[in-house]
Amino acid sequence: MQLVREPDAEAALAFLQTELAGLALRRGHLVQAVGECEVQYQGRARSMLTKGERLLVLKPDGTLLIHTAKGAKPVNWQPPGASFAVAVEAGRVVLSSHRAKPEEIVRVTFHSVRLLVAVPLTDGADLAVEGTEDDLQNLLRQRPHLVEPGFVPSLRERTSATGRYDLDGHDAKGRRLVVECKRATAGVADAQQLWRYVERLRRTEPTVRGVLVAPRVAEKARLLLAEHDLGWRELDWATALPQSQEVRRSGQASLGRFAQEEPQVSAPVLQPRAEAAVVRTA
Amino acid sequence: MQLVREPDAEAALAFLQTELAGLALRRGHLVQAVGECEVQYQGRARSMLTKGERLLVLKPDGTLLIHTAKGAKPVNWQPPGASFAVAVEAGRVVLSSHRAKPEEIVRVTFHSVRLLVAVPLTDGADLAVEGTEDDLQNLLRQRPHLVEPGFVPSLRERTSATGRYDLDGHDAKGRRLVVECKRATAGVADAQQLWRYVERLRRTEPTVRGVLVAPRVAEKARLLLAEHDLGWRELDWATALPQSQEVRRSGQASLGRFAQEEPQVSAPVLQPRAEAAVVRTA
DNA sequence: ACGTACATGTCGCTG
DNA sequence: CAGCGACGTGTACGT
Repeated sequence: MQLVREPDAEAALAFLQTELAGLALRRGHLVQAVGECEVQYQGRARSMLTKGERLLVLKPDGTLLIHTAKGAKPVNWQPPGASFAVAVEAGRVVLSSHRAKPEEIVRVTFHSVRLLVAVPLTDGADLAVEGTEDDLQNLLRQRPHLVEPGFVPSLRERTSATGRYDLDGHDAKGRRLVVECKRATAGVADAQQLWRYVERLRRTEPTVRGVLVAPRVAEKARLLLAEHDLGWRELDWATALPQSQEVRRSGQASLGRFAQEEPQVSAPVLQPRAEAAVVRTA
Repeated sequence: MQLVREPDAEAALAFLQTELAGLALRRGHLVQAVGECEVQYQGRARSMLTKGERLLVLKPDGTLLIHTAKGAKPVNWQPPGASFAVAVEAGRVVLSSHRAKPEEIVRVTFHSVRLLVAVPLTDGADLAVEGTEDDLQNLLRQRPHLVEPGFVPSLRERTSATGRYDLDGHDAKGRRLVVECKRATAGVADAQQLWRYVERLRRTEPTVRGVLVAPRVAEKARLLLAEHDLGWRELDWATALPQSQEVRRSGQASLGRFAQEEPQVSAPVLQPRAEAAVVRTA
């Protein structure tokens, strides 16, 4: 781990040159810089950020992040795959990041550097998120009655030539039934996505039905669905998440995936701290 | 600026407690921690990240970011507005972050801490991005022939009761013309967005036309547009960006906004560095 | 607070 | 490589 406080331009240049080279070669150091800087960006769009104190993060994969004191999104950034260059121009350290496709450049000019850090960052394991749309899909495959009584989902994969819908099958009367599901509140755009699929299918098979399944369906979305003779179903599946996880594993196993490779971790229920210990920010 | 290397659990606790309190009160310190940790998340979804070396960033506004060595997106995070709490449990420093709405908790358990940093971060200025969809809209307002010859945009604001479209007006033959524009390649969803607006309007005014304007329109999007009697126009407006900026300022001025408050900065053209100086990462 | 649309979205997958 | 869809999307804006 390397640490430099308040380096001058030359020292900062030397540090960054060394670290960026090492970053490219050994691939495993995360480099940070805190200091007063301007940022220019040009690529898919264009921006200019005037002087201010910010945090820069450089990752071994070429990611560049520039964070201010506010917000989850970096004020400027470069996605993975970019290359770095560092130089001193007119007495100031300039770090530039270049991405080839699409052609994008981020240029950071430091007026002063407060801190430079380089630490090896070993990545633990991949993150498995539970509660995705995929989980909802598998839940509905296992418990089709949650869509509607008598629904029988087809076994074939969701991948289809034309459009691919989340789930399809047949209802109690043998009519084709297409299901679109959303992990959160469904809006107009989601309703229209279902409409698009169904509309196409109805040309050759006019009796095709469509149902939108989500924890909540917005009013406008309902209107659109009603207008086009589509249905919806509000399903609070969050309560069934632990069960859905069971479903997910067995569901994936039945799809021929490697269930034994699934990390069998399950996050315990988290509770907010007692008031006394909490530090409020907002 | 505060720096602590390799603190034990007690020292880390003391540091974080002090800094988080200061963070809440004075609002201006960015706190970082690098170390081996596990992360649990529960809220809109749920996840569990096993032990590994990561970078944590805490912002004065309650933002929490947890970054691994790869990718632009944090592996776990908390958006602005969350509150923090720190404690030692079973000899390990535990940092938890709580968000009220939606109810979300991130819990970070440190097995070891390599580095703690706290720096004041003064935010410079807001970022103005050039090349947004808004810029394209204003360009088209100024040069309506880019949509099609004879197009006369209406003056009224884009805000409409039912759906709000980017631009509307009348064509050379006096027919209502609705324009949807996209800053980048337009896909099926974008075509469908236009369709949604036009379809509603056509109920009362069957002659309404619709045009999708974008630098590129995907093949499937074109098909959908054609099927519903909608048009499209591919327009490489990136080349006209500097002009569009002129347009933007005057356009906004004419809309009654405060043009003098617009930062008149304009990003110079950036060029990639010479090969020799570049450090490749990919 | 909720819904809607944009984003330098990012990311993963499929053709 | 392009397109398409999901995301714990985040973020701003309008109702």
